[in-house]
Amino acid sequence: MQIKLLIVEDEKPIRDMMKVALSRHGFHILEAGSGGEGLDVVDAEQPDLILLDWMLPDMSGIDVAKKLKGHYESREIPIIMVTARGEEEDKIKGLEFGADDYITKPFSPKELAARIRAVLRRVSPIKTEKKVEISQVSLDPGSHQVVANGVDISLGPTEFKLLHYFMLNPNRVYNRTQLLDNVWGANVFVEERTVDVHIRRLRKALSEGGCDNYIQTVRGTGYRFSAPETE
Amino acid sequence: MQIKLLIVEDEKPIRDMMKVALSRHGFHILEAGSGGEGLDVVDAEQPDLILLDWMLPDMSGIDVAKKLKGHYESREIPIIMVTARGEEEDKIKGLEFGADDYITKPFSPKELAARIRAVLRRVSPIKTEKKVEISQVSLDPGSHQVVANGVDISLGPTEFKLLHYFMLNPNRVYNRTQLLDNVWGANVFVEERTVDVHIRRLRKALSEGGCDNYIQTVRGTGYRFSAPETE
DNA sequence: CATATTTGTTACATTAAGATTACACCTATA
DNA sequence: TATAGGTGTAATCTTAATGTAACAAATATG
Repeated sequence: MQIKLLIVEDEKPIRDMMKVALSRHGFHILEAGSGGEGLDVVDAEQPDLILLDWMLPDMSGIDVAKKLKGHYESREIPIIMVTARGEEEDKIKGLEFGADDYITKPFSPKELAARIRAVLRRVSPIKTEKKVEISQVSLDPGSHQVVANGVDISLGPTEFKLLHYFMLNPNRVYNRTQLLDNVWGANVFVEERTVDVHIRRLRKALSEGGCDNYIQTVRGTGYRFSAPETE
Repeated sequence: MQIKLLIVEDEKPIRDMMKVALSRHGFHILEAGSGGEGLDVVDAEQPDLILLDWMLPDMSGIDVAKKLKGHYESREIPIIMVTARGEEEDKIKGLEFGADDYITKPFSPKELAARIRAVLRRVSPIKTEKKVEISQVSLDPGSHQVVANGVDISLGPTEFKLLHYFMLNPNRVYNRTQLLDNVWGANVFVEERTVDVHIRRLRKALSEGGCDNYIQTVRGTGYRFSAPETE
Protein backbone atom coordinates (compact mmCIF):
# COMPACT_ATOMS: atom_id res chain seq x y z
CA MET A 1 0.00 0.00 0.00
CA GLN A 2 1.38 3.37 -0.99
CA ILE A 3 2.14 5.79 1.79
CA LYS A 4 -0.02 8.91 1.86
CA LEU A 5 1.55 12.18 2.83
CA LEU A 6 -0.33 15.37 3.41
CA ILE A 7 1.48 18.61 2.71
CA VAL A 8 -0.02 21.60 4.49
CA GLU A 9 1.66 24.62 3.03
CA ASP A 10 0.20 27.85 1.72
CA GLU A 11 2.85 28.74 -0.83
CA LYS A 12 2.02 26.75 -3.91
CA PRO A 13 5.52 26.79 -5.46
CA ILE A 14 7.02 25.21 -2.36
CA ARG A 15 4.17 22.74 -2.17
CA ASP A 16 4.70 21.78 -5.80
CA MET A 17 8.39 21.38 -5.29
CA MET A 18 7.83 19.09 -2.33
CA LYS A 19 5.19 17.21 -4.23
CA VAL A 20 7.41 16.47 -7.18
CA ALA A 21 10.34 15.52 -4.99
CA LEU A 22 8.29 13.22 -2.80
CA SER A 23 6.30 11.65 -5.62
CA ARG A 24 9.63 10.58 -7.01
CA HIS A 25 10.30 8.80 -3.75
CA GLY A 26 7.12 6.81 -4.18
CA PHE A 27 4.81 8.64 -1.83
CA HIS A 28 1.24 9.49 -2.65
CA ILE A 29 0.76 13.19 -2.05
CA LEU A 30 -2.24 15.05 -0.70
CA GLU A 31 -2.22 18.80 -0.52
CA ALA A 32 -3.77 21.55 1.51
CA GLY A 33 -3.20 25.28 1.24
CA SER A 34 -4.41 26.22 4.71
CA GLY A 35 -4.80 24.78 8.16
CA GLY A 36 -8.53 24.40 7.86
CA GLU A 37 -8.25 22.66 4.55
CA GLY A 38 -5.59 20.44 6.06
CA LEU A 39 -7.92 19.31 8.80
CA ASP A 40 -10.58 18.53 6.25
CA VAL A 41 -8.20 16.44 4.20
CA VAL A 42 -7.06 14.55 7.27
CA ASP A 43 -10.66 13.82 8.06
CA ALA A 44 -11.44 12.63 4.58
CA GLU A 45 -8.25 10.79 3.66
CA GLN A 46 -6.39 9.87 6.82
CA PRO A 47 -2.85 10.35 5.59
CA ASP A 48 0.01 8.37 7.09
CA LEU A 49 2.06 11.44 7.84
CA ILE A 50 1.60 15.20 7.77
CA LEU A 51 4.12 17.81 6.70
CA LEU A 52 2.93 20.90 8.45
CA ASP A 53 4.14 24.37 7.67
CA TRP A 54 4.66 26.59 10.64
CA MET A 55 3.18 29.74 9.13
CA LEU A 56 -0.24 29.37 7.63
CA PRO A 57 -2.70 32.03 6.57
CA ASP A 58 -5.63 31.00 8.76
CA MET A 59 -4.10 29.40 11.83
CA SER A 60 -0.65 28.57 13.08
CA GLY A 61 0.89 25.16 12.62
CA ILE A 62 0.71 24.67 16.35
CA ASP A 63 -3.04 25.16 16.35
CA VAL A 64 -3.40 22.61 13.61
CA ALA A 65 -1.17 20.16 15.46
CA LYS A 66 -3.13 20.68 18.66
CA LYS A 67 -6.39 20.02 16.88
CA LEU A 68 -5.04 16.88 15.26
CA LYS A 69 -3.63 15.49 18.48
CA GLY A 70 -6.89 16.24 20.22
CA HIS A 71 -9.00 14.02 18.01
CA TYR A 72 -9.14 10.30 18.41
CA GLU A 73 -9.00 9.60 14.71
CA SER A 74 -6.01 11.76 13.95
CA ARG A 75 -3.98 11.62 17.16
CA GLU A 76 -1.79 8.78 15.92
CA ILE A 77 -0.76 10.46 12.69
CA PRO A 78 2.85 11.64 12.88
CA ILE A 79 3.58 15.26 12.09
CA ILE A 80 6.74 16.82 10.73
CA MET A 81 6.88 20.56 11.24
CA VAL A 82 8.31 22.64 8.44
CA THR A 83 9.87 25.86 9.70
CA ALA A 84 11.80 28.65 8.07
CA ARG A 85 15.26 29.49 9.21
CA GLY A 86 15.19 31.81 12.18
CA GLU A 87 12.11 30.27 13.69
CA GLU A 88 14.36 28.02 15.70
CA GLU A 89 12.54 28.54 18.95
CA ASP A 90 9.33 27.46 17.41
CA LYS A 91 10.75 24.05 16.76
CA ILE A 92 10.78 23.43 20.44
CA LYS A 93 7.19 24.55 20.79
CA GLY A 94 6.23 22.40 17.86
CA LEU A 95 7.75 19.35 19.42
CA GLU A 96 6.04 20.12 22.68
CA PHE A 97 2.71 20.22 20.95
CA GLY A 98 3.06 16.83 19.46
CA ALA A 99 5.14 17.14 16.31
CA ASP A 100 7.35 14.10 15.74
CA ASP A 101 10.14 15.89 13.93
CA TYR A 102 10.91 19.18 12.24
CA ILE A 103 12.83 20.35 9.23
CA THR A 104 14.12 23.79 8.37
CA LYS A 105 13.67 25.48 5.02
CA PRO A 106 15.52 25.32 2.75
CA PHE A 107 16.04 21.60 2.79
CA SER A 108 17.06 19.04 0.22
CA PRO A 109 14.48 16.58 -1.09
CA LYS A 110 16.77 13.81 0.05
CA GLU A 111 16.84 15.05 3.59
CA LEU A 112 13.07 15.43 3.63
CA ALA A 113 12.46 11.92 2.34
CA ALA A 114 14.93 10.53 4.84
CA ARG A 115 13.24 12.25 7.77
CA ILE A 116 9.85 11.06 6.63
CA ARG A 117 11.02 7.50 6.45
CA ALA A 118 12.71 7.77 9.81
CA VAL A 119 9.53 9.02 11.45
CA LEU A 120 7.42 6.39 9.76
CA ARG A 121 9.84 3.68 10.80
CA ARG A 122 9.66 4.89 14.35
CA VAL A 123 5.91 5.17 14.45
CA SER A 124 4.36 2.73 12.05
CA PRO A 125 5.57 -0.61 13.38
CA ILE A 126 3.70 0.11 16.56
CA LYS A 127 0.56 1.15 14.78
CA THR A 128 0.57 -1.57 12.16
CA GLU A 129 1.66 -4.44 14.34
CA LYS A 130 -0.72 -3.68 17.11
CA LYS A 131 -3.46 -6.19 17.67
CA VAL A 132 -6.90 -4.78 17.04
CA GLU A 133 -9.98 -5.94 18.89
CA ILE A 134 -13.51 -4.84 18.30
CA SER A 135 -16.23 -6.56 20.21
CA GLN A 136 -15.97 -10.26 19.38
CA VAL A 137 -13.48 -9.90 16.55
CA SER A 138 -9.75 -9.64 17.00
CA LEU A 139 -7.04 -9.30 14.41
CA ASP A 140 -3.35 -9.71 15.09
CA PRO A 141 -1.12 -8.45 12.28
CA GLY A 142 1.95 -9.92 13.94
CA SER A 143 0.78 -13.50 13.78
CA HIS A 144 -1.56 -12.80 10.88
CA GLN A 145 -4.43 -14.28 12.84
CA VAL A 146 -8.07 -13.42 13.06
CA VAL A 147 -10.28 -14.73 15.81
CA ALA A 148 -14.04 -14.35 15.91
CA ASN A 149 -15.83 -15.50 19.02
CA GLY A 150 -12.89 -17.67 19.90
CA VAL A 151 -12.91 -19.34 16.50
CA ASP A 152 -9.87 -19.09 14.27
CA ILE A 153 -10.76 -17.54 10.95
CA SER A 154 -8.78 -18.16 7.79
CA LEU A 155 -8.61 -15.28 5.34
CA GLY A 156 -6.89 -14.59 2.04
CA PRO A 157 -4.42 -11.70 1.91
CA THR A 158 -6.91 -9.26 0.46
CA GLU A 159 -9.63 -10.12 2.94
CA PHE A 160 -7.10 -9.76 5.72
CA LYS A 161 -6.01 -6.32 4.59
CA LEU A 162 -9.60 -5.28 4.10
CA LEU A 163 -10.61 -6.38 7.57
CA HIS A 164 -7.56 -4.74 9.05
CA TYR A 165 -8.38 -1.48 7.36
CA PHE A 166 -11.96 -1.64 8.53
CA MET A 167 -10.93 -2.41 12.08
CA LEU A 168 -8.46 0.43 12.19
CA ASN A 169 -11.28 2.73 11.13
CA PRO A 170 -14.45 1.39 12.65
CA ASN A 171 -17.85 3.03 12.34
CA ARG A 172 -16.88 4.82 9.23
CA VAL A 173 -18.40 4.36 5.83
CA TYR A 174 -16.15 3.86 2.83
CA ASN A 175 -17.25 3.77 -0.74
CA ARG A 176 -15.79 1.30 -3.16
CA THR A 177 -13.31 3.76 -4.62
CA GLN A 178 -11.92 4.61 -1.21
CA LEU A 179 -11.56 0.96 -0.33
CA LEU A 180 -9.77 0.25 -3.58
CA ASP A 181 -7.43 3.18 -3.00
CA ASN A 182 -6.70 2.33 0.60
CA VAL A 183 -6.69 -1.45 0.63
CA TRP A 184 -5.68 -2.42 -2.88
CA GLY A 185 -3.44 0.60 -3.36
CA ALA A 186 -3.64 3.69 -5.49
CA ASN A 187 -2.16 2.32 -8.67
CA VAL A 188 -4.27 -0.78 -9.01
CA PHE A 189 -6.97 -0.91 -11.59
CA VAL A 190 -9.80 -3.16 -10.63
CA GLU A 191 -13.52 -2.98 -11.12
CA GLU A 192 -15.49 -1.44 -8.30
CA ARG A 193 -17.71 -4.50 -8.15
CA THR A 194 -14.73 -6.55 -7.09
CA VAL A 195 -15.07 -4.95 -3.70
CA ASP A 196 -18.49 -6.55 -3.33
CA VAL A 197 -17.02 -9.95 -3.86
CA HIS A 198 -14.34 -9.50 -1.25
CA ILE A 199 -16.87 -8.09 1.18
CA ARG A 200 -18.87 -11.21 0.60
CA ARG A 201 -15.87 -13.45 1.24
CA LEU A 202 -14.99 -11.56 4.38
CA ARG A 203 -18.54 -11.72 5.70
CA LYS A 204 -18.69 -15.42 4.99
CA ALA A 205 -15.43 -16.02 6.81
CA LEU A 206 -16.50 -13.96 9.81
CA SER A 207 -19.77 -15.80 10.09
CA GLU A 208 -17.78 -19.00 10.67
CA GLY A 209 -17.35 -17.58 14.13
CA GLY A 210 -20.92 -16.34 14.31
CA CYS A 211 -19.94 -12.72 13.70
CA ASP A 212 -22.62 -11.78 11.29
CA ASN A 213 -23.43 -8.12 11.28
CA TYR A 214 -20.07 -6.54 11.61
CA ILE A 215 -19.83 -5.38 8.03
CA GLN A 216 -22.79 -3.26 7.22
CA THR A 217 -23.98 -2.12 3.84
CA VAL A 218 -24.86 1.52 3.54
CA ARG A 219 -26.90 1.66 0.42
CA GLY A 220 -25.78 4.22 -2.10
CA THR A 221 -22.65 4.91 -0.10
CA GLY A 222 -20.53 1.90 0.72
CA TYR A 223 -19.62 -0.32 3.63
CA ARG A 224 -18.93 0.15 7.30
CA PHE A 225 -17.38 -2.02 9.99
CA SER A 226 -18.86 -1.75 13.43
CA ALA A 227 -19.90 -3.93 16.31
CA PRO A 228 -23.52 -4.89 15.78
CA GLU A 229 -26.27 -3.72 18.08
CA THR A 230 -26.32 -5.65 21.31
CA GLU A 231 -29.96 -6.23 22.05
CA MET B 1 -22.71 16.69 -15.99
CA GLN B 2 -20.51 14.70 -18.31
CA ILE B 3 -16.78 15.08 -17.86
CA LYS B 4 -14.96 16.67 -20.80
CA LEU B 5 -11.54 15.32 -21.70
CA LEU B 6 -9.24 16.82 -24.25
CA ILE B 7 -6.85 14.49 -26.03
CA VAL B 8 -3.84 16.24 -27.55
CA GLU B 9 -2.10 13.68 -29.72
CA ASP B 10 -0.81 13.91 -33.25
CA GLU B 11 -1.14 10.29 -34.31
CA LYS B 12 -4.72 9.83 -35.30
CA PRO B 13 -4.90 6.04 -34.77
CA ILE B 14 -3.82 6.40 -31.15
CA ARG B 15 -6.17 9.29 -30.66
CA ASP B 16 -9.04 7.26 -32.04
CA MET B 17 -8.20 4.34 -29.84
CA MET B 18 -8.19 6.52 -26.76
CA LYS B 19 -11.38 8.20 -27.82
CA VAL B 20 -13.26 4.95 -28.23
CA ALA B 21 -11.96 3.54 -24.98
CA LEU B 22 -12.73 6.64 -22.96
CA SER B 23 -16.12 7.26 -24.50
CA ARG B 24 -17.05 3.81 -23.29
CA HIS B 25 -16.13 4.93 -19.78
CA GLY B 26 -18.61 7.76 -20.03
CA PHE B 27 -16.32 10.67 -20.81
CA HIS B 28 -17.04 13.31 -23.40
CA ILE B 29 -14.04 13.56 -25.72
CA LEU B 30 -12.49 16.58 -27.41
CA GLU B 31 -9.57 16.18 -29.76
CA ALA B 32 -6.57 18.12 -30.97
CA GLY B 33 -3.83 17.00 -33.33
CA SER B 34 -1.23 19.52 -32.30
CA GLY B 35 -0.18 21.68 -29.42
CA GLY B 36 -1.49 24.85 -30.97
CA GLU B 37 -4.81 23.29 -31.75
CA GLY B 38 -4.92 21.96 -28.22
CA LEU B 39 -4.55 25.43 -26.76
CA ASP B 40 -7.35 26.65 -28.98
CA VAL B 41 -9.66 23.90 -27.86
CA VAL B 42 -8.87 24.59 -24.22
CA ASP B 43 -9.73 28.20 -24.80
CA ALA B 44 -12.99 27.39 -26.53
CA GLU B 45 -14.25 24.46 -24.52
CA GLN B 46 -12.54 24.46 -21.11
CA PRO B 47 -12.16 20.73 -20.65
CA ASP B 48 -12.05 19.17 -17.19
CA LEU B 49 -8.80 17.34 -17.86
CA ILE B 50 -6.20 17.21 -20.59
CA LEU B 51 -4.36 14.16 -21.89
CA LEU B 52 -1.20 15.62 -23.35
CA ASP B 53 1.17 13.72 -25.58
CA TRP B 54 4.80 14.35 -24.96
CA MET B 55 5.90 14.50 -28.57
CA LEU B 56 3.92 16.85 -30.72
CA PRO B 57 4.74 18.19 -34.18
CA ASP B 58 4.67 21.90 -33.43
CA MET B 59 5.73 22.18 -29.82
CA SER B 60 6.64 19.82 -27.04
CA GLY B 61 4.15 18.72 -24.44
CA ILE B 62 6.10 20.66 -21.87
CA ASP B 63 5.64 23.90 -23.78
CA VAL B 64 1.92 23.27 -23.96
CA ALA B 65 1.79 22.49 -20.26
CA LYS B 66 3.76 25.61 -19.44
CA LYS B 67 1.43 27.76 -21.52
CA LEU B 68 -1.61 26.21 -19.90
CA LYS B 69 -0.28 26.63 -16.38
CA GLY B 70 0.66 30.20 -17.18
CA HIS B 71 -2.84 31.32 -18.01
CA TYR B 72 -5.38 32.06 -15.37
CA GLU B 73 -8.27 30.38 -17.16
CA SER B 74 -6.45 27.14 -17.73
CA ARG B 75 -4.05 26.88 -14.83
CA GLU B 76 -6.37 24.74 -12.73
CA ILE B 77 -7.08 22.17 -15.41
CA PRO B 78 -5.28 18.94 -14.51
CA ILE B 79 -2.95 17.44 -17.09
CA ILE B 80 -1.93 13.85 -17.62
CA MET B 81 1.22 13.48 -19.68
CA VAL B 82 1.33 10.66 -22.17
CA THR B 83 4.88 9.48 -22.77
CA ALA B 84 6.39 6.68 -24.79
CA ARG B 85 8.52 4.08 -23.15
CA GLY B 86 12.09 5.25 -22.79
CA GLU B 87 11.15 8.82 -22.13
CA GLU B 88 11.19 8.06 -18.44
CA GLU B 89 13.20 11.10 -17.51
CA ASP B 90 10.72 13.31 -19.22
CA LYS B 91 8.06 12.18 -16.84
CA ILE B 92 9.86 13.95 -14.09
CA LYS B 93 10.21 17.10 -16.11
CA GLY B 94 6.55 16.87 -16.99
CA LEU B 95 5.61 16.69 -13.33
CA GLU B 96 7.86 19.59 -12.58
CA PHE B 97 6.13 21.65 -15.18
CA GLY B 98 2.76 21.11 -13.71
CA ALA B 99 1.44 17.82 -14.99
CA ASP B 100 -0.64 16.00 -12.41
CA ASP B 101 0.18 12.49 -13.53
CA TYR B 102 1.70 10.63 -16.43
CA ILE B 103 1.10 7.40 -18.25
CA THR B 104 3.44 5.42 -20.45
CA LYS B 105 2.49 4.03 -23.82
CA PRO B 106 1.35 1.37 -24.32
CA PHE B 107 -1.30 1.44 -21.62
CA SER B 108 -4.59 -0.31 -21.06
CA PRO B 109 -7.81 1.68 -21.41
CA LYS B 110 -8.69 0.66 -17.91
CA GLU B 111 -5.50 2.05 -16.48
CA LEU B 112 -6.03 5.28 -18.33
CA ALA B 113 -9.59 5.67 -17.10
CA ALA B 114 -8.50 4.87 -13.56
CA ARG B 115 -5.72 7.44 -13.64
CA ILE B 116 -8.07 10.06 -14.97
CA ARG B 117 -10.54 9.41 -12.24
CA ALA B 118 -7.80 9.40 -9.61
CA VAL B 119 -6.53 12.78 -10.75
CA LEU B 120 -10.02 14.25 -10.87
CA ARG B 121 -10.71 12.89 -7.40
CA ARG B 122 -7.52 14.45 -6.10
CA VAL B 123 -8.17 17.79 -7.67
CA SER B 124 -11.84 18.25 -6.94
CA PRO B 125 -12.59 19.96 -3.68
CA ILE B 126 -12.85 17.76 -0.64
CA LYS B 127 -16.10 18.38 1.13
CA THR B 128 -16.19 18.68 4.87
CA GLU B 129 -17.98 15.88 6.55
CA LYS B 130 -18.61 17.25 9.97
CA LYS B 131 -21.11 15.81 12.36
CA VAL B 132 -24.21 17.96 12.78
CA GLU B 133 -26.27 18.10 15.94
CA ILE B 134 -29.49 19.97 16.48
CA SER B 135 -31.30 19.50 19.73
CA GLN B 136 -32.06 15.80 20.01
CA VAL B 137 -31.08 14.89 16.49
CA SER B 138 -27.55 14.18 15.34
CA LEU B 139 -26.28 13.21 11.92
CA ASP B 140 -22.77 11.95 11.22
CA PRO B 141 -21.81 11.80 7.55
CA GLY B 142 -18.62 9.89 8.36
CA SER B 143 -20.39 6.88 9.74
CA HIS B 144 -23.59 7.70 7.87
CA GLN B 145 -25.55 7.45 11.06
CA VAL B 146 -28.50 9.37 12.42
CA VAL B 147 -29.41 9.30 16.08
CA ALA B 148 -32.61 10.76 17.50
CA ASN B 149 -32.97 10.80 21.26
CA GLY B 150 -30.34 8.11 21.51
CA VAL B 151 -32.15 5.88 19.07
CA ASP B 152 -30.46 4.81 15.86
CA ILE B 153 -32.52 5.86 12.88
CA SER B 154 -32.37 4.08 9.57
CA LEU B 155 -32.83 6.23 6.48
CA GLY B 156 -32.69 5.71 2.75
CA PRO B 157 -30.10 7.67 0.79
CA THR B 158 -32.53 10.39 -0.23
CA GLU B 159 -33.94 10.86 3.25
CA PHE B 160 -30.40 11.02 4.57
CA LYS B 161 -29.37 13.70 2.12
CA LEU B 162 -32.57 15.60 2.77
CA LEU B 163 -32.07 15.56 6.52
CA HIS B 164 -28.43 16.53 6.11
CA TYR B 165 -29.39 19.49 3.98
CA PHE B 166 -32.03 20.59 6.45
CA MET B 167 -29.65 20.28 9.36
CA LEU B 168 -26.96 22.28 7.62
CA ASN B 169 -29.54 25.01 7.11
CA PRO B 170 -31.88 24.91 10.06
CA ASN B 171 -34.74 27.33 10.66
CA ARG B 172 -34.99 28.09 7.03
CA VAL B 173 -37.92 27.42 4.77
CA TYR B 174 -37.38 25.74 1.44
CA ASN B 175 -39.95 25.24 -1.23
CA ARG B 176 -40.15 22.01 -3.14
CA THR B 177 -38.20 23.26 -6.12
CA GLN B 178 -35.31 24.38 -3.95
CA LEU B 179 -35.22 21.05 -2.19
CA LEU B 180 -35.24 19.19 -5.48
CA ASP B 181 -32.38 21.33 -6.77
CA ASN B 182 -30.28 21.08 -3.65
CA VAL B 183 -30.94 17.57 -2.49
CA TRP B 184 -31.77 15.69 -5.64
CA GLY B 185 -29.46 17.82 -7.75
CA ALA B 186 -30.09 20.24 -10.56
CA ASN B 187 -31.43 18.96 -13.86
CA VAL B 188 -33.24 16.06 -12.29
CA PHE B 189 -36.79 15.76 -13.41
CA VAL B 190 -39.12 14.59 -10.69
CA GLU B 191 -42.57 15.68 -9.62
CA GLU B 192 -42.68 18.29 -6.90
CA ARG B 193 -45.05 16.19 -4.89
CA THR B 194 -42.36 13.57 -4.55
CA VAL B 195 -40.82 15.84 -1.96
CA ASP B 196 -43.92 15.42 0.18
CA VAL B 197 -43.47 11.69 0.19
CA HIS B 198 -39.87 11.89 1.27
CA ILE B 199 -40.74 14.43 3.92
CA ARG B 200 -43.32 11.98 5.15
CA ARG B 201 -40.76 9.17 5.23
CA LEU B 202 -38.26 11.32 7.04
CA ARG B 203 -40.80 12.44 9.62
CA LYS B 204 -41.84 8.86 10.18
CA ALA B 205 -38.25 7.74 10.65
CA LEU B 206 -37.48 10.56 13.07
CA SER B 207 -40.54 9.79 15.13
CA GLU B 208 -39.03 6.37 15.82
CA GLY B 209 -36.85 8.28 18.23
CA GLY B 210 -39.71 10.48 19.39
CA CYS B 211 -38.54 13.46 17.40
CA ASP B 212 -41.84 14.61 16.04
CA ASN B 213 -41.97 18.27 15.23
CA TYR B 214 -38.60 18.88 13.73
CA ILE B 215 -39.84 19.18 10.18
CA GLN B 216 -42.48 21.84 9.96
CA THR B 217 -44.84 22.57 7.13
CA VAL B 218 -45.12 26.16 6.03
CA ARG B 219 -48.31 26.23 4.09
CA GLY B 220 -48.03 27.66 0.62
CA THR B 221 -44.27 27.85 0.94
CA GLY B 222 -42.54 24.63 1.82
CA TYR B 223 -40.78 22.96 4.71
CA ARG B 224 -38.43 23.95 7.47
CA PHE B 225 -36.24 22.04 9.89
CA SER B 226 -35.92 23.38 13.39
CA ALA B 227 -35.89 22.18 16.96
CA PRO B 228 -39.47 22.22 18.22
CA GLU B 229 -40.68 24.55 20.96
CA THR B 230 -39.70 23.29 24.38
CA GLU B 231 -42.89 23.47 26.35
C1' DC C 1 -71.14 26.83 5.02
C1' DA C 2 -69.62 25.15 0.61
C1' DT C 3 -65.86 24.80 -2.14
C1' DA C 4 -61.15 25.12 -3.69
C1' DT C 5 -56.49 24.43 -2.65
C1' DT C 6 -52.79 22.52 -0.39
C1' DT C 7 -50.72 18.89 2.17
C1' DG C 8 -50.66 14.04 4.27
C1' DT C 9 -50.80 9.19 3.59
C1' DT C 10 -50.76 4.88 1.43
C1' DA C 11 -50.06 1.41 -2.00
C1' DC C 12 -47.74 -0.06 -5.96
C1' DA C 13 -44.80 -0.53 -10.22
C1' DT C 14 -40.38 0.43 -11.62
C1' DT C 15 -35.64 0.94 -11.17
C1' DA C 16 -31.26 0.87 -9.21
C1' DA C 17 -28.02 -1.17 -6.05
C1' DG C 18 -26.11 -4.94 -3.83
C1' DA C 19 -25.48 -10.12 -3.09
C1' DT C 20 -24.27 -14.26 -4.84
C1' DT C 21 -22.47 -17.57 -7.79
C1' DA C 22 -19.62 -19.58 -11.24
C1' DC C 23 -15.66 -19.42 -13.77
C1' DA C 24 -11.29 -18.25 -15.83
C1' DC C 25 -6.80 -16.71 -14.92
C1' DC C 26 -2.82 -16.14 -12.38
C1' DT C 27 1.02 -17.28 -9.34
C1' DA C 28 3.56 -19.95 -6.37
C1' DT C 29 5.05 -24.22 -4.85
C1' DA C 30 5.69 -28.95 -4.40
C1' DT D 1 4.43 -29.61 -14.69
C1' DA D 2 0.55 -30.38 -11.86
C1' DT D 3 -2.02 -28.62 -8.17
C1' DA D 4 -4.16 -25.41 -5.07
C1' DG D 5 -5.28 -21.23 -3.36
C1' DG D 6 -6.31 -16.67 -4.35
C1' DT D 7 -8.21 -12.95 -7.29
C1' DG D 8 -10.98 -10.40 -10.55
C1' DT D 9 -14.94 -10.37 -13.78
C1' DA D 10 -19.31 -11.08 -15.55
C1' DA D 11 -23.98 -12.96 -15.29
C1' DT D 12 -27.80 -13.63 -12.62
C1' DC D 13 -30.67 -13.32 -8.60
C1' DT D 14 -32.52 -10.59 -4.71
C1' DT D 15 -33.88 -6.77 -2.25
C1' DA D 16 -34.25 -1.94 -1.12
C1' DA D 17 -35.33 2.56 -2.61
C1' DT D 18 -37.72 5.70 -5.52
C1' DG D 19 -41.32 8.18 -7.86
C1' DT D 20 -46.08 8.41 -9.02
C1' DA D 21 -50.84 8.31 -8.57
C1' DA D 22 -54.98 8.10 -5.98
C1' DC D 23 -57.40 9.24 -2.20
C1' DA D 24 -57.94 11.37 2.58
C1' DA D 25 -57.38 15.13 5.50
C1' DA D 26 -56.57 19.74 6.65
C1' DT D 27 -56.67 24.53 5.75
C1' DA D 28 -57.89 28.54 3.39
C1' DT D 29 -61.38 31.41 0.64
C1' DG D 30 -65.56 33.34 -0.94
